[in-house]
Amino acid sequence: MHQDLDSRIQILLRQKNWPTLTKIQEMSFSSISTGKNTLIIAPTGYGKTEAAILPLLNQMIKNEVKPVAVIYITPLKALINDISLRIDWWASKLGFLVNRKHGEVPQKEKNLRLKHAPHILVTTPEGLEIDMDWATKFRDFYKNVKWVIVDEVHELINSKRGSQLALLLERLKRFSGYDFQRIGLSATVSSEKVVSDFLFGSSNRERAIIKLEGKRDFEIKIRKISNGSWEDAASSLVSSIEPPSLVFTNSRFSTERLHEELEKLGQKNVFVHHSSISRDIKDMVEEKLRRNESSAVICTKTLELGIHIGEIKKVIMFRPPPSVSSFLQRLGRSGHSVAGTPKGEIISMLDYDILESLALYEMAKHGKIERPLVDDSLDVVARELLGHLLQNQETTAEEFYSIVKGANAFSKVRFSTFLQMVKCLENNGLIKKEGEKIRLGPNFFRVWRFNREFKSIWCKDFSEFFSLINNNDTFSLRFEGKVIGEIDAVYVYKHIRVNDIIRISGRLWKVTRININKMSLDVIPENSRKGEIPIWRGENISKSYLVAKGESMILKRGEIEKEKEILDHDAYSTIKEMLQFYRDRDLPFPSDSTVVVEKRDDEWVYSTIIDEKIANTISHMMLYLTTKRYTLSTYSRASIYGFSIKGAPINLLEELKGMDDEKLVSLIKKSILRSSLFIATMKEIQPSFGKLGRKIDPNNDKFIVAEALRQTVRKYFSIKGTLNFIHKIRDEKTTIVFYNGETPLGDAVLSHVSIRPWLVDIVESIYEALKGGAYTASELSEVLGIPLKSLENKLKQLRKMKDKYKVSSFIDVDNKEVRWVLIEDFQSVVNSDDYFTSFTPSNVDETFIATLKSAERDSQVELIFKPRDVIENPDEIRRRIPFEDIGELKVMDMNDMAYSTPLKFYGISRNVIPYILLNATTYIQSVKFS
DNA sequence: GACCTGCTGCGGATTG
Repeated sequence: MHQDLDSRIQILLRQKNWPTLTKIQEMSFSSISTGKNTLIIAPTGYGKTEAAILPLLNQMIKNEVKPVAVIYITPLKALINDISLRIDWWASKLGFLVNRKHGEVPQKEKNLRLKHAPHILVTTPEGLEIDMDWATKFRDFYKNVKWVIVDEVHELINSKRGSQLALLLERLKRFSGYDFQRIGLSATVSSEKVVSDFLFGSSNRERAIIKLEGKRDFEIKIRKISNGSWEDAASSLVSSIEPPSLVFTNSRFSTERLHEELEKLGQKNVFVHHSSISRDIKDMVEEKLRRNESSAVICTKTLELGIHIGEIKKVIMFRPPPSVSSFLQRLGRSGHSVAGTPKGEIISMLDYDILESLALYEMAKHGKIERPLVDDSLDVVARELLGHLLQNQETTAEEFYSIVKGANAFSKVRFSTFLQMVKCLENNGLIKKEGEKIRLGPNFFRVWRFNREFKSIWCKDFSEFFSLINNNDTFSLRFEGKVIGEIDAVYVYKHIRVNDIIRISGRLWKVTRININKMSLDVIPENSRKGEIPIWRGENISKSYLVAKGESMILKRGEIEKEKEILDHDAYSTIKEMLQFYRDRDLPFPSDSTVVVEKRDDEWVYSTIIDEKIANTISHMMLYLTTKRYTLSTYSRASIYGFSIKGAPINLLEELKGMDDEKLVSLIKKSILRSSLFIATMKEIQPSFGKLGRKIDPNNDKFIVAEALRQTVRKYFSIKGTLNFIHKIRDEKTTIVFYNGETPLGDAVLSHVSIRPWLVDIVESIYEALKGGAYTASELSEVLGIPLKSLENKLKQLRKMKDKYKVSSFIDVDNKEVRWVLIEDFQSVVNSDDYFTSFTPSNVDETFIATLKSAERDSQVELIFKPRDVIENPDEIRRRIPFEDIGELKVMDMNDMAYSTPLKFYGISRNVIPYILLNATTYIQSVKFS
């Protein structure tokens, strides 16, 4: 028993039947009691909450405190409920009030806190945001804050939620005028310094890191399902389960699918837990676990962290988790008591699952874990500036910048960059400047609206202002106006194009139109399966660089004898055979310094073991080059097993090898700007800068584009890594081997989903292809590799454009074909040797009648003219048309009106009307005389 | 059908 503990707490410890404090509680006591900022690192279930709260209660007894003395931040609502009860057990007996705040706390309970302000408030980062920005009354209690505890720091540090919280703490410090003590609770992390810098920010207090030493041991077994079917997977699970077990999968779908098969096998007391399951049922399942009434729960990441779920006997991972930290977190859900050894099993479905499992094992055994990547997104800064203005009505750039710099996450943001951001917010009306003062602008409440019913792309619900979690946008699929399903927006951007056939709600559908602004896909029923594209098939959650590193190590070593004991017979022999495949053919094993190249039909496959971000970068570069030069009907792939490109006639890796760095970097940037990942990031950050629903103007919105590019690169690409990879090839430190056949790791590359060129490419490519000439749709279709029908549709759309992409068609009289031309090139085509005969009527004195309809208004005009009039005075013809854009033009022969059908043209600008009239008359006469 | 997380305060009127 700690001698510094107040006697009343000692009594409570006895009541709780705790003979001693746990080791971690003992270790952190003095550091916290002496006012140091303290980071406590220990796995879940070691009493970290009490380690932080007991010394604080002890202080609170000794020194008088006013509410709110302690803010306890934790990322999950379920944890808030759990923790506030746990804290209340102690606090209520010592005369302190505890209150919780999150979106689902009943209004009644929330209202209490104004009358009886709590000494300890438990909430989420968003809850703190709301109070700081919007709780005009309650906020005053925050002036008394002495301590802030941040739970599950490891969960927050990599995300926008984390940097949001870091800024909030700096704002709180400024508001309260007191350097409150910060206490962080975290699971094992790779860099304690990064985590503590992140959390402690501008605080001047001494700092301490309290870590439970000694790596926890674990037991792991890697198994392989014999034939890879779901039935097989389920029966394999049956033999693995030791009640109660947790079965982690990587998708909700797998969770349900396994459950279904287990039920068929007559398994009782098996439950499912994932984000699409209602809170009530999830509560019930968790309760069953605690009461030891379930034999197994099949779950996704939802049960990776969170409330206490009782003693788990064994953790089974159905297919390997994507990272070492996730692996350890899942494993740590078993053997919870301090003495217990976590016991786990990974079930492999595909051959490379075994390799991944081995890599996770190796990395974890060596104490390796992913390094945190602290978020520094400027949309977070923008959001906090707006929150700060809600709170204070006004600020200055200098004042808020000094708050931003206090947060370690943003310590590298330059003042000039910050000012650009301020300018951007001002341009979009979210803020306005009056001299040096910054205030909220006229658009703020237009963007964030109070009316819940009023939904549109032009505004967001006010409640969303407080959260930086990106809602997963979805596209709705519509058939005859009715919604028949939903698809994740990112998936649409990345993989779905017009004319694709997809399967949803048990039927096949063909996509006829993609409407980006309305976020909808028009579809029609389809019977043929030809070209069906998979939706979410294949595991594409991005894999950690440590998995690649581990695999590379294993493959370089080329043997797995040391790991034999953790592999079951099938898993062991599968890897043995895989290695033997390469040996038999005198091929090196793919690794971080070996690339095996093979050609599968017209797809180049490069297998190597590589950081996924590098693979993604190269794959996007190849996609860019291929669409630019060869064909739009192409795709690429990227994974830790390498990359591939379809439809390139030459080996593009050779070409990349020959480029200098400057050219490479510029190519990388262009490729990323064209990627769907960039589009998705733009969509995510636009609201924070007040740019909703409006078209992005690359000149005016430079700041947003640059920021989106920066964030996209950080998250999905690697410029430095890619340059290194290419240098190593150039310097022959990486071996490249060609193989005429199919390799196992080539198969691994091909089993990952394809990345397709983004839509904007089509418009750009048509422009590039048309430039300076006139072509028929089928010629263009062949050159661009776009199906004729979709190309024609696209050309018809382009007729209506107003910018440089506007096209027009005319009749090639000699060949009786329709040719397409850019409006900007029209005149030069008319005057060219190739086509002037199409604009030269044989009889210039014949009379014609033209009917023109406006493209915009309900207005039309008739012209009676002779070709001679047009040739001699084209401006007079133009003058007689009272509108700029002509939607439809009909031309008829005055002498032959009863018999001929009018010749029609669409989407023409007034400027080129004289040429079209000449073309029409030339054609009519040529038909008449032939 | 790739994963997870969160989301208006205050006060006044009305009702039992």
